[in-house]
This record gives sequence, C-alpha cells and structure tokens, in this order.
Amino acid sequence: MPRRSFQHAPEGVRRQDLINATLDCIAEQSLQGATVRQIALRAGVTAGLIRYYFPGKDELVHAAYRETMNRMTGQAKALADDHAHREKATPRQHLEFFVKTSLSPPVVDARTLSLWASFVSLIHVDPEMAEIHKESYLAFRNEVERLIAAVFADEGRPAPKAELARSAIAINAIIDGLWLEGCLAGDIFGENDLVAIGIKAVNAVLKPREDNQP
Amino acid sequence: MPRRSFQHAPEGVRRQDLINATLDCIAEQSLQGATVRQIALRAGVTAGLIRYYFPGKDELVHAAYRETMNRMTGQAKALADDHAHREKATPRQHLEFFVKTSLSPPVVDARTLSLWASFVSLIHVDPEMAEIHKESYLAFRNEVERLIAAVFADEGRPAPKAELARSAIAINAIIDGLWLEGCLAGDIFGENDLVAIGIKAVNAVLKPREDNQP
DNA sequence: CGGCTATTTATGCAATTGTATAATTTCAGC
DNA sequence: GCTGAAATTATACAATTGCATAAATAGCCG
Repeated sequence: MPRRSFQHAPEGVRRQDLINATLDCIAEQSLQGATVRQIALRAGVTAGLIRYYFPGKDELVHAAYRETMNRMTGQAKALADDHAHREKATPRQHLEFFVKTSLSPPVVDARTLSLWASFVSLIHVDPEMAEIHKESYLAFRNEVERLIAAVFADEGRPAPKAELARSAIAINAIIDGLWLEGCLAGDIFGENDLVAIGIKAVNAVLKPREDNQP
Repeated sequence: MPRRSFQHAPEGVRRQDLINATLDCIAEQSLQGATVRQIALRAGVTAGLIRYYFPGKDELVHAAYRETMNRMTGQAKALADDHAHREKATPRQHLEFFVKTSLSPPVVDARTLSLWASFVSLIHVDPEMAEIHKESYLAFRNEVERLIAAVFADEGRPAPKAELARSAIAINAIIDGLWLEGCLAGDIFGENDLVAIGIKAVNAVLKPREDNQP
C-alpha cells in the first residue's frame, strides 16, 4: 500500500500554509471548527505535520493571531502612507488617510471580524493571547500617536506628552469602534459614511479642550 | 447504590441556572470550555438535564447570547432612565446619561467582552446567531434613535427621518467602539475618561453639517 | 397516604479530539 | 547514484464530546 506522494516545501511556506489554513477554518467555522485535521486538510497536508512546525495546536493559534493583527495594522499603515506620499499630504491629511484606510476594505471586512472576535474571546483564557493583544494594540496606538504628533507639530501647537497620549487613546478607540461597526453592519454604510463619521469624531477629539459646547 | 438526591426546581429557575452556568463557562474558558458536562457541573445538575430544557447545546448557547445582549442594553437604558428621571434632565442630558452608563461599569466589563466576542465569532457560522445579533443591534440603535429624536425636538431642530437614522447609526458606532476599548483596556482609562471622549464625539456627530473644520 | 407525571440522574455510545510514535519518502551534498 | 538528514505520512491511543435512552426520584393532586 503506497503512501500519498508529497514534496518538501521551501523554507517557511509550509508554516505559512498552516497559518493560512487555520485562519480559514476559524473564520468559516469558528475556533471549534479549527481542528488539527480540518486545518491540515485545508493546507493540503496531514495532521501530524502541524506538530512538526509547532509545539502544539495552541502555538499555531497564537501565530494565527499575530498574523491577523500584523496584517490589519500593516494594511492600514501601508495604504495610508502610500496615499499620503503620492499626494504630498499635510500631516492632518495623512491622519485622515489613516482613518480612511482603517475604515475601508480590506481592513473593514466581515471575515476579519470573525477572526478577531475568535481571538479576543481567548484573551482572558490564555495569557499568551493576552500578551499578543497588548503588543498589537500598542503597535496600532503608537502609529496613531505618531500621526497626531506630526499634526500638532505642523500646526505649531504645543504637544505635551500626556496630551498626546490621551488623544491617541481616544482616537484609537474611535477608529476601533467604527471599524467594528463597519464589519458588523457593513451593508448599512455607504462607501464613505463610516469614514465621514470617523473624521468628524477624530477632529472633535483633537480640538483644544475649552469648547465642549454642542 | 443510591443516586444523589435532588429537588424539583421552581418554574424557570433551572433553565436560568443553566444559562448562567453557560455564561460562566464561556467567559472563563471560552466556547471550547463550555461543554455540556462543565455547564451542568456549574449549574449543580447532571449533563443530561440540559437536553430536558433545550433541544441541544446550540439552543442553550443561543439563549445565553440573547440573555447577554438583553442585559447589556437593559442595564444601560435602565440606569440612564433612572438617572435622568431623578434629575429631571433635559433630553440632551438624558442622551449624555445614556452614553455615560453605556461606557461605565457594569456595562463596561472584561467578562462581558469575553462573552460578547465569543458570540460574535459565531455570527457568520450560525444563522440563528446572526439573527440574534441583528435583533439586539437594532434594539440598541432604536434606543439611541429615540434619545436623539427627543434632543432634536427639544431644541426645535428639524429631524428628517434619514438624518435621524444617520445620527443614530453614527452615535451607536461611537458608543460601541468606546465600550469595546473600555473593556479591552480598562486599566488605562480613568473613571470618566471614556465618558468624556464619548460625549465629545457624540456632540460632534450631532452638530449640523456645515462646520466640518477642526 | 398512594399513585401519577414532571423532573432529574445514571449509563452507554459512536464520533471526534490533540498528541505521541514509528514508518516512509524526498532531496541536497557528495 | 548513494547516503543521510529533513520533511512528511500513517497509525494508534486515551480523553473528551454531544446525544440517546432507561431508570429513579420528587412532590402535587386526589
């Protein structure tokens, strides 16, 4: 009885295939559907191979979480930077591009939400997941803070460290929230509705403190 | 060999016990830890009983999801209404109370986030979960819309239906997002930081269209 | 207090799970 | 072409899963 034939995959690609297969499984069938056998099937290998590349299934899920967050932040940043560079944008426009890319496809996407929610549900269960969350959260927020600092500098506005951090946290929260809403109820938002709301809210948060009146 | 003794539970309480036990399991160990045996253990009964009260485990999870969302919206609304009533608040203040209660404990809570994320991860897997999401989302948004309509009426401002819906969607998104952020990174927000950001952003969205400048 | 029904426990089962281990195949270097 | 290490498959296993069924208990109505 001959075994099925196979090939040695080049450096790193098998590992990446397994991560991608894991993401497919989680997105389509939730964590409970992401079994070693299903994952292996999707990746076109057999289940045992998973433990050749990862100590266990948990570590594969950790890698999948990292991958997801890196993709999200990476996409938002790359698209915004590119756009800003082409149009020789002011720092304020650059920030708005970032808001826009964060609130448009492919960052806003139902599948990504399913993945994200699955991972978040493990944050209080698995300490390593909590660590990954913390890291990826800070990576995104630092990006926001850099953009805000540039705006303040460009507009000759004093930027005390605390004020900067406060703004970054607030804007990060607004982007996250609108992102969530866009993924959850994508169909009710037109092309740029979400972006318009986001920019309006971000500008409100960036205003100096005094004018809190409606 | 005598069996363990037991009591007949009064109308509905056993069912509720099972739902609560399910929520405990999901919050502490994620969906994968919410097995019929674990749930039964928590509820102080044996596993078979679950299928006396529910057709299957899936339906128990559905009930747990409904319960979670009803509690969240219910708490936010009840606390805000109560507060507004005591202080004879204006509609605008009432809306701000609603933002405040939505962005404070017990609505903002790490455990609730774990539950919510677990359920959301099933929305694209299980059509019934999608339906529950839709219903609970609309229930919350309608509440927001009612509050906004009162603000517009009170301030003698025209409130075309489309404008009202647009504002409700936007404000709902902002509240959801800040709620998310508060649950995820609760420790970095002071008592009222989140509320302040929320009210600022909500007011910005409520402003008439013209002034979009920073 | 005796019986009847709703409630609850107990047990078993086939399917699935992650992991461990051994056997096989591929392929780069000689 | 050989050879040996690296990559992959195959099989087995104990544990766990949701569910079905049968037996037992509780407690209300008469």
